Amino acid sequence: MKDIKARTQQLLKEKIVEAITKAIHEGAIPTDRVPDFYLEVPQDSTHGDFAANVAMLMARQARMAPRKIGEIIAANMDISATPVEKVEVAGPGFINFYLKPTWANGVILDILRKGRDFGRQEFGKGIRVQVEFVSANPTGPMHMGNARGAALGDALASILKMSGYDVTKEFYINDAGNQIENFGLSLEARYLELLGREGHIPEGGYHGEDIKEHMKALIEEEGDRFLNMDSQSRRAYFIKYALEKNIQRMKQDLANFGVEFDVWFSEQSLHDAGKVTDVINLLKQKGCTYEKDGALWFRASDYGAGKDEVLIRANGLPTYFASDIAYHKDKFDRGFDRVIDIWGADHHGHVARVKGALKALGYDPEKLTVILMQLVRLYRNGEIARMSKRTGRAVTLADIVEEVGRDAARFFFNMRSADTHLDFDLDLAIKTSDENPVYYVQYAHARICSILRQASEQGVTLPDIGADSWGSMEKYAYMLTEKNEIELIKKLADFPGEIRLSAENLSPYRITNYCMELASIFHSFYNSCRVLTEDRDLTAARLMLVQAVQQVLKNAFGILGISAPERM
RNA sequence: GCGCCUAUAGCUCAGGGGAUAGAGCACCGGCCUCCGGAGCCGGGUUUUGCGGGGGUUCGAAUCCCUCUAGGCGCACCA
Repeated sequence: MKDIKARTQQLLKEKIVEAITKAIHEGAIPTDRVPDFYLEVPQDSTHGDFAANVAMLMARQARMAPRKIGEIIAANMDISATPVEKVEVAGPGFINFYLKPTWANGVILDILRKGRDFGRQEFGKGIRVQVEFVSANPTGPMHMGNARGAALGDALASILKMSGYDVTKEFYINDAGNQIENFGLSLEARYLELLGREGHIPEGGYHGEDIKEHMKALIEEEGDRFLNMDSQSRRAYFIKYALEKNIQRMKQDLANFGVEFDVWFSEQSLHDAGKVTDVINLLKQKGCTYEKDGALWFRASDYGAGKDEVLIRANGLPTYFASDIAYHKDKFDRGFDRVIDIWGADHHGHVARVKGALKALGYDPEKLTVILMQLVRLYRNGEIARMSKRTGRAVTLADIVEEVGRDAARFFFNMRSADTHLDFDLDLAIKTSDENPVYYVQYAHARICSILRQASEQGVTLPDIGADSWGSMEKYAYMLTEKNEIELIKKLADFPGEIRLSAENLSPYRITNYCMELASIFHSFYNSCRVLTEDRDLTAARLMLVQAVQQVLKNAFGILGISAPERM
């Protein structure tokens, strides 16, 4: 069932269409069709609860002044079975609807009844979506970009789940290719050095301490037995050893960040199953490859990309691009109706060619959406910070969780749209004051918990919200008529719509903003309306309201992956 | 040179073709004998705060073209 706001909107739209149809039939408006129009909440509340732009859209075809059309529509409207109190035509021709102030109050009961399911949508039902994110290089720790991706991807997946989609969260492990070769060579070099031999880290290799630590641990466990082994075999062993630990570590760091994946998908497994070779052969068969300079190329420029791309290098090894085609083909072969990838903006050049390859293979590239995230800049003491306070190395995902905490990190990463650079103020994130938005929203929740504790201590009992007592419950909801109460209730009624918009636009930051707005309205309400009063019925009504606020905050926090503290 | 992203208040950013373009922070001034002051209320902060210029539209911060500025790409790396 739709939520109160969407139901009301739909009802009013139907009434408008009825009115227009009637007017056309009577010859009052010289046109023959009703255009697509919207019915929205105006920015300025003095313009009513909903406004329709239909009269302006009809003006041209009907050769009539929009205001006049609006008047005719308004006059023909049957509002008897609606919560409409007053209809006005204003401005350039908007039809403004003023509803009974308590029109949305029923939402309180709706929230209390649905609980954690309030906000859930049906429109994604039966659609399988894969969200692939983080997919960090397993050769080292996860960086800031991975952290943003983790927060964004996880919240997005939650939003899509709330919207009814069947969602799978996937992490693609780049455990094949050149960087793994370099990883192995770097490990080998450190191993040799640690045992007093000469080691040499190749160009493009890994110089980090973690490489050394892996080999130290290995030497402790297995000693120098690899010194006599041939280089290729021992490197294969080192790679397997260190990758396993790195992946385990990533899982742990992500778990500490509150992010769990359904599938960890290995790039190497595609090679092992022959899927990379298969997809290359398929492209060959379709005639969209050619050989040049000893390499095999894909005619990406025929499929919308800027230039052609190499599939197999002159040394006979497939490129990352080739395995990525196989990977994306595999995603669709697994039956996903829609695939969403979250990549760093520095990979944007890759988008057109992967889509081009999918097109060449006969898949619909529109089913793949790539969200490109812009860079994260960390600030500490008002200056750009590159290094971790603790380690002195580049700030990792684990560092940020340690420094500012999971809640602040996840909230901050989801405060901005993906396509804007994100400035992350480390000082602000740990401030326990009103400047810090994450404390502000969590405080609203804690404050409600405190009220509810007080109520319980005072022995105030709430009416039973059981379904059978529905009729008697309603009176409480409609007792709330103060300005702050009405505003708060309307905000609660917005929540399902916010979920829908966030899903449609793939924009978790909307939920973050919603939290701040809801918290703000709640704090205002708190300061102007006492919840626990001598009036038993009013107390009950307000207790239900704050419980509803608590529930919606909880649901929103759940999406963002932040905790809902009962005390702070 | 080509491609992607960005340009809105002092700062960081919202804004689904609509009415007088908003929020947070900063700054200034107020508010607890009362459910948590980690809160609330008020003030836009010297004429028009949507980078400049064209265009489409009844209507443009929003769509199109173009210019400028910044970020990021343009490997037989991933």
